[in-house]
Amino acid sequence: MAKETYVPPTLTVDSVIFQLTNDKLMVLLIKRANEPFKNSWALPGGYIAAGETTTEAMDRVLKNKAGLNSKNLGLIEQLYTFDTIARDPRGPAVAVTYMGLGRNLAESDDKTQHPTFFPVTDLPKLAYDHKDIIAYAHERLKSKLTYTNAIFALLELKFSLSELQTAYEAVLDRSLDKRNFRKKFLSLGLIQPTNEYRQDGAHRPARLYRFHHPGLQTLTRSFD
Amino acid sequence: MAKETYVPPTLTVDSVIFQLTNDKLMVLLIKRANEPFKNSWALPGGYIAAGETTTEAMDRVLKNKAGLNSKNLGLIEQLYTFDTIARDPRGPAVAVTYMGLGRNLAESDDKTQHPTFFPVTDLPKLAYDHKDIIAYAHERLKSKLTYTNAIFALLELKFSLSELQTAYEAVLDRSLDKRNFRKKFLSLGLIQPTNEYRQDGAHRPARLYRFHHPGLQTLTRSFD
DNA sequence: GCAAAAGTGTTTGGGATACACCCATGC
DNA sequence: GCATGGGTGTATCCCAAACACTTTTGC
Repeated sequence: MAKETYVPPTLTVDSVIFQLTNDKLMVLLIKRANEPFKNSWALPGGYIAAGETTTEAMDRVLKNKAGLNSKNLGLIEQLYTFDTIARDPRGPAVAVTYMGLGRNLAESDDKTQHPTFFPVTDLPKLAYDHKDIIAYAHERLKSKLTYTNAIFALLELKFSLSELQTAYEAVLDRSLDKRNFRKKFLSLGLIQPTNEYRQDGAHRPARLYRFHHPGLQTLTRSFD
Repeated sequence: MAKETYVPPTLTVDSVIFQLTNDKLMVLLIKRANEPFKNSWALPGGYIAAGETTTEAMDRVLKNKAGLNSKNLGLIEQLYTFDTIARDPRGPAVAVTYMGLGRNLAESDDKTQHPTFFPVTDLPKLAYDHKDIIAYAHERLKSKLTYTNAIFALLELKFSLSELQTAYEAVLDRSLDKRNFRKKFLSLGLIQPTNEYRQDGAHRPARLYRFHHPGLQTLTRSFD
């Protein structure tokens, strides 16, 4: 195929940004300002331009559409590339999707896009097949928690064991046994106790822990 | 961004096709007929055109460059989408990669592309970053064998337990204990004995087994 | 003293691992 | 009868799962 006559398909990037708020897993959505699906909620996404990498496009789109700096994400992972014949009413396209995990991410006050975090268990009606993409991302995240320490990206640098467990429970959407959880997680040797405690109401203060090493690690024994 | 002025990046598809030959894991390569990397070995790949899905492009490229019909693959799985700034000397590009598994796939006698299966443990010098892509695919396949029945795509419909074990050993690149392997695999309840035996030399004939259900299944307990 | 979350051990069952010999066949 | 791969069982260890009470604090 000669370079001169080659026309590539439309290429887009969509991001599934998760964070925890009030012990619930939330996902970032924006309100579409333009057709198609004008005024529907959707994942932040946009075109990838020539000369741009997919991650550069993701950064740009997150900044422009949601006021979010990707430097504030603790972990970014590519999810899947969807063939989107009939997905975008404007015609066939290919969509590269990424998942981002963060903590204390702000909803910018963009009056056009209205970036807003919604609980994954209670989503509004979504544009395109974004509901499926979020479900796919959620499954990937659940799986990731069982064989890596990815949970760190959803937590503060220092955290109590109860916070850790609650984070797991929020993502996995089921309750875990406190004693077994602590025994198992501590035996993985990923976290260390600090000498700090957090006082947090009319009850015993919680010891704070931190991960030995920043960044993603694979677990020696798969969790759960 | 206005539709009229939008120019997407170059989009390509590359395929990592695996099969077993003589108890070794082999990968399909072609000899590049054109620059860049003319005369280097490379994964079969090519451009994705507007109006074409990534899987359609994969099918077309496999057919044209390696004479391979994707219907002969037992399993096809998307691997990853690579940002390829500086990967293709002709400029930035995005490459969608797929892994395909098959059995008794022929090397067509194309005198230009010379499609040939090489042992993954003994690859020639490769164009682009295709060596890394093959390594990535191999890791994904190893992992996939531990939590799915993906091995079926590398085997005949009926197979002996020794063939099954040898296939696992070829992909995982390590030896397994025969008694434990059989006990474990049979306990998964995925395969059933047939009444057929295969005579295959000066020794006891091997009973043949088959999977209960065609297609990919997730294991109830992860293997290995 | 009471409410509320933090913290802590033991028992049991199932599966992973390690390991060696007999069986059926061709020549 | 011997070489070749097919086929089989047991003992041990570790880990997952189940399960309830004491501690520390604020009010």
